[in-house]
Amino acid sequence: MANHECVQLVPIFSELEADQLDTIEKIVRHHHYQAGETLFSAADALDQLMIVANGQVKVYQLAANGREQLLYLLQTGDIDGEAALFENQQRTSFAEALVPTDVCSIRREDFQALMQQYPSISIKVLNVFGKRLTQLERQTTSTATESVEARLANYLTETAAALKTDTFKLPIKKKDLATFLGTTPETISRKLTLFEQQGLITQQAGKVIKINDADQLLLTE
Amino acid sequence: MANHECVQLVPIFSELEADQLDTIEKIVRHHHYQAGETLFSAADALDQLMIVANGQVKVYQLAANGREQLLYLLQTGDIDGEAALFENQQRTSFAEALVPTDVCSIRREDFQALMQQYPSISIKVLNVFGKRLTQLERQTTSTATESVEARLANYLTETAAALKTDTFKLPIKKKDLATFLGTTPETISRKLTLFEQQGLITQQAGKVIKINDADQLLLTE
DNA sequence: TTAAAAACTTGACCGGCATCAAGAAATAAA
DNA sequence: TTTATTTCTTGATGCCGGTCAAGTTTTTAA
Repeated sequence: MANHECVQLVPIFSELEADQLDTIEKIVRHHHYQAGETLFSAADALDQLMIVANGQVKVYQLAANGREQLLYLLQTGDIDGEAALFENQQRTSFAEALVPTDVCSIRREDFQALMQQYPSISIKVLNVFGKRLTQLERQTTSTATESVEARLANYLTETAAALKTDTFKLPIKKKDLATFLGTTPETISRKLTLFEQQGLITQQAGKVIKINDADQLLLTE
Repeated sequence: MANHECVQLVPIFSELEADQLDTIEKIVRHHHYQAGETLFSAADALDQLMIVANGQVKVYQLAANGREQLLYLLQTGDIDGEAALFENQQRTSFAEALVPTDVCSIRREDFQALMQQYPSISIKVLNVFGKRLTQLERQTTSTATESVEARLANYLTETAAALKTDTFKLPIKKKDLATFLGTTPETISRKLTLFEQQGLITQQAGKVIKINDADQLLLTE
């Protein structure tokens, strides 16, 4: 089955040899989730490293008032669960498959043994942490200091830049995008309409968006 | 000089022997900053691990619109700069001493050599990352989904809990606290007055606050 | 101790955006 | 396909909290 090769999808194992990857494959567990299914909840013990072998997973938190905050959108090859692997913590987030998803997991002790054996893994994990920290710092600053309009404009230009195209389909539904940007679906609709009226974007059928003027979009305050 | 012992203040070196600490001391550089002085700016190259030997440092970002976001308040023994030590990135944050501060720094290549030599350091750094990620995830969720009132109430109860006392002095000025909580000094003043009118806290001279009803405070929406 | 500067408080105003509601569109199921 | 369900859009309304301003208190400097 294809997802048995999930280990080689993951950048943190990229410097290992084929036979070493085989060793890891043997300690990996495979799971399949349907769209909408919960992978883990905030109360769960945190003793697994999770690898998305195929699919899409949203990781989110719930605030005290019950509102949802989308933190990460995991794609094939992304990992999660490392954050607190090194402390005796509980999870603080929820994870839910957005589409049918294959996941591999490695138990905490197995992963720690791997890090002992292959020091390059630690370095890679530190890289992942660093990137994620940098991203979260930006997100915090952005939600706390910029308008919804500016955050949405940023999201659109960044997504276009990442995909290297000016026409793309929004990868998630507006409700999820809203919780990611710290706003509501209604406001996203309104702002997209506004951008279109300003000629900055064009909305096409099926959540497809074409960016007409990325420079001007970025000037949104 | 006392700050020559900064290395032993730092948890990431806590499992090393005395003679190993001596080795590290030799590669460490010492700096002193006055209150208000800038330690580094966002444009600076990121090639130093920074250790606060004595004092207090605020780490913040500037949004596109010029507004400030306080990310971390570093105390004696805290480190910073590791986030992107493992990628060839530039800094994205600014750091400024809030009081007269002694800082030790270790160059990137020296630190990486240390991690090679003493694997326990990598594990410790992973710990620091994990804690910081968890904290930032909470901060993002909080600023994006909860009211200013709730965020301030949380901050007060958490600070009290951390200091294990119900009467404490706000460690930073309101302007900085405002950028930390994603609000303004005026709103903080108003909300503190509100809490006092509700009997939840008592404000005393010199930014000293006494928490009268932490349970009720946490119920603030 | 006194003077100057910085930080804080309170008031008035108002705009951005959340909320509620109802209809339209798109997606999924039958 | 047709139907049912979910998602999206648009309008009306209200409030949280930001901004500007002026006075007060605290802190710093002389």
